[in-house]
Amino acid sequence: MALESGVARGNLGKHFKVARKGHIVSLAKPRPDQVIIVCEGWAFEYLPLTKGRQQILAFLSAGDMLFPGDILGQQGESSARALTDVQFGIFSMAAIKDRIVREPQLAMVISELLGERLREANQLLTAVAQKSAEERVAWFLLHFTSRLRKWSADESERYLFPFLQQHIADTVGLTAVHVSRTMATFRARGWLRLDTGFLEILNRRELEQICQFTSSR
Amino acid sequence: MALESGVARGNLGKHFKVARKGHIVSLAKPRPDQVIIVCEGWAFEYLPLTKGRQQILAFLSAGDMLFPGDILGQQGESSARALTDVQFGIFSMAAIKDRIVREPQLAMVISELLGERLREANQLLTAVAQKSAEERVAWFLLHFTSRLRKWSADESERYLFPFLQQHIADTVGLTAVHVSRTMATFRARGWLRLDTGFLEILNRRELEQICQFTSSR
DNA sequence: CGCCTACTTGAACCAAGTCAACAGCAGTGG
DNA sequence: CCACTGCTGTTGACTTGGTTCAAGTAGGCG
Repeated sequence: MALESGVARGNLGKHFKVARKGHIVSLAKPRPDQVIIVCEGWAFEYLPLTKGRQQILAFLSAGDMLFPGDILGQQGESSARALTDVQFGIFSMAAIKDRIVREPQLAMVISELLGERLREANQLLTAVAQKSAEERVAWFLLHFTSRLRKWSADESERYLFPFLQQHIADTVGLTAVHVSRTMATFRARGWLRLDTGFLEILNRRELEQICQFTSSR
Repeated sequence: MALESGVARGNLGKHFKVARKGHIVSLAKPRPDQVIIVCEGWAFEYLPLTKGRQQILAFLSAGDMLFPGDILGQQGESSARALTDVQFGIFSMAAIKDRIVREPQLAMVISELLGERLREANQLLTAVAQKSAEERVAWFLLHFTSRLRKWSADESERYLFPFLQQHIADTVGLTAVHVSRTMATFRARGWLRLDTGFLEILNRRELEQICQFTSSR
């Protein structure tokens, strides 16, 4: 978003593309000299592992940049996939580098963005390394929904929920089976409801209580 | 290092300090408007948790910047502690921002540094979320030693080892007891030796085999 | 209708945690 | 010099949270 407004003024070789639900947005390698930004829909960035497994690193929605760690640096090992149908914009990395020289503010914006992602990665790491299954799943749900709340106008606790339980599992380091069990107990306690692609948080307080660490905003 | 040389030319309000082994280098908050770079010794960055627990996020040695995620952005929740006696340099953040405007290259250097850290955080996350205890401990040892190898001239497999098993545990999300057990089996298999602060890798091949994922460089 | 994929639930199993006792060692002070 | 203390690591016995395997249900879509 900040980046969007920061670069919209100049010609940065921008154009648009669409990725259908479930399809790959960008493979780890070879990766073209581009910067990709999600305009609409959900995608996720992941590290492919052996035997079809994957570690999900981040979920991206409108305004988020893919592979921020790779911009201006070495290329990583991560790929990205469309969670819903996704529209995204593509900028030329060379053009951005060019632009930075003339307009250093842009570089600072990018650095802030990277810092934000680093902090989020560390939060997730902490949850996975130190917390129980219930805490991790609760963390996932809260993290995801609080992100949406930042943008939405109303205070409703009903969210479009585009994730499979397998996605949650691949993010927080559990099996899909155990995620299912865990969410079942949350439902049984009356903390949330889940119907046809919508998640409703019925007791945010309790969920927050469960995963209280470092007063996470 | 890259940053070091990049900023050494101008006056960035630099001065030096020392932190004694085990002492805190910088608390999460309030954190002064500074950029800290390790010049000598080892420190680690961590997220303090409840009940005296902590998640270690990264180990820093000569040339590494503390809290890269916070520079030019929001302040995070992480603190830092000296693992050995540590000498570090302090720059004024305001001076660096100032400098960036005149010399955008500096911002790119910082972004690369941030990208590097983000990629490392993701590697650690993947290890913790997806790997067994043996794999995680092996990953830790290899990750740590390969870092040293990059800088040292000789090919020796003997390293000064400043970590407690508790540090390893706090990094990879295990208990110290289990780290002890795991390293005991590595020793029993003749893969490594450990005497008075020195670690010797006797069979790097086997250790690498154990934690082969994403061809991690 | 029938197939496929996502989710649910049960039972058995196992990797890692917990609790506890003990050894080795460094530092400290009498 | 030795006794005392505290910290780090080791090892054993037991417990447990989460995985694995497997069978069954429910929706979505050709």
